[in-house]
Amino acid sequence: MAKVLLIEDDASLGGTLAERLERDGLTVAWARTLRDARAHLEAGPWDLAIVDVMLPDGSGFGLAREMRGTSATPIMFMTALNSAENRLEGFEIGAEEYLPKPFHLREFMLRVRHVLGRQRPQGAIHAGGCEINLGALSVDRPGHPRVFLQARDCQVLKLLIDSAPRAVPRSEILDRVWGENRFPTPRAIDNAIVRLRQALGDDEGHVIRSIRGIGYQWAAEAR
Amino acid sequence: MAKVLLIEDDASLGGTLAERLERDGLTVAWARTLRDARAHLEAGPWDLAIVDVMLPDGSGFGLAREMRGTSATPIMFMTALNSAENRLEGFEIGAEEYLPKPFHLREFMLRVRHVLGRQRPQGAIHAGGCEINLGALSVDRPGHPRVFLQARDCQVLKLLIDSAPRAVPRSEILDRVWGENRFPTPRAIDNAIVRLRQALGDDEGHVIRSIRGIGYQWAAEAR
DNA sequence: AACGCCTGTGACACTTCCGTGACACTTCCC
DNA sequence: GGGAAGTGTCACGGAAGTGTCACAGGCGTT
Repeated sequence: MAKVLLIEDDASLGGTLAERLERDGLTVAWARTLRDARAHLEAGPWDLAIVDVMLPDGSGFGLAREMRGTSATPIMFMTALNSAENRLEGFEIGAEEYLPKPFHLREFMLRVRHVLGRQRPQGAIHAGGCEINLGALSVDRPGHPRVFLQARDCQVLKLLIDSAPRAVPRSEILDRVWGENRFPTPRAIDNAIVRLRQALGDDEGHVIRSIRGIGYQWAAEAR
Repeated sequence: MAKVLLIEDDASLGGTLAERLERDGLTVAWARTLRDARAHLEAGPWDLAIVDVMLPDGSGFGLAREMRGTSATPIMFMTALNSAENRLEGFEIGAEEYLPKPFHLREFMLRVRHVLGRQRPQGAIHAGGCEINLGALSVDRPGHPRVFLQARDCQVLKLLIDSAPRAVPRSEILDRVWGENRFPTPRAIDNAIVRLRQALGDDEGHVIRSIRGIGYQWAAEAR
């Protein structure tokens, strides 16, 4: 049973959407303000956050940025702001979907289903004796205390896992995690990899494989 | 690498997009009409079709409906038609993405990679009892442990496979793998071939055939 | 204002690739 | 059959790419 957090200030629209989601068997919480939303986010892991961008006490974009620091919950924006710039901003933050208002209820549900449907089996990824929980940014390993990943590192990890078994070039990692207008040192990537390997207990590069001259590869399943 | 079919009648936009896609290492075919697109669709399997909706000889929606009958290729629409009704129609047909014009190139690429990234089966090549995965730079052979190719060798292999059944002259290999401004010893190529043959278990040069005085040829399918 | 945490930088050690050169071998042509 | 040109094979070593660490800047929090 998937859990959805709906963040929408308009009473009429919010009610309609919540009802429709529930009718499809989803568990829905409905927040009307950023404040409210933050409280819900603290409370539990969510399978999807549906975020209206213009809220009475601030912007949904800001909220989404905060979320990216603490979890990998998929985000779907829903807004009347539909310029190329607005959309790009949304996707840069890491949104899964960007739904322009107005929309038909049917399109709404299709997209929700779409996001939920392509999620990896919520729960955890198992690799080399680790249990990785991307939603909570945590890694559990028998005999070790729980480790929390950092936001940036987690984005790298997610990219590698999503791309597996393909090797991901360093340039693509830079582009997709850092953005194309930033030019950090090559060490920035290495550092993220080091931290990930530490967290995963991957001393020998068997889980995250280095490919000299190319980039990195998620190689856990191959073992 | 992934194969993308771009269907767009505008010469300027189409050129820009095709170029950008290729820069990311994708194989691109560009069709300007429905007619043209159908021909390409018949020709081969595609990992993604990017479809402009308004084309000189008809609607992209119609084409997409035809495609849905015959293949599961993901479709991404790209159009100035951005009403709720239009979008709904697009998703009802089964589109993966619906990108409104105008858009930023960066948004375009983010969405393309989004779709490609979540596709599981990366086509592997089977040759002489081997399974070659160019994306993962790996070769599997029954009865043997998995072998990993090196970056440069893999480029050579890719070139040979892409060019098959044509024989590729040594000079062309040099140009396209090493670059025009580098002049390594002829041995550099031989070495790459040796390593490849070892990886493929091709002791007798039946998979990668030497053509004296010319170059090399991917001859696996001919067997 | 001081503190803490995340994240990128720079320096350095280290590993690995892969190009070189020497030599044996094959193929082609006279 | 003999020579020459082209190719197969191998060990070696320079250099490019990567691992690792300490530290500093930035940002939000206390």
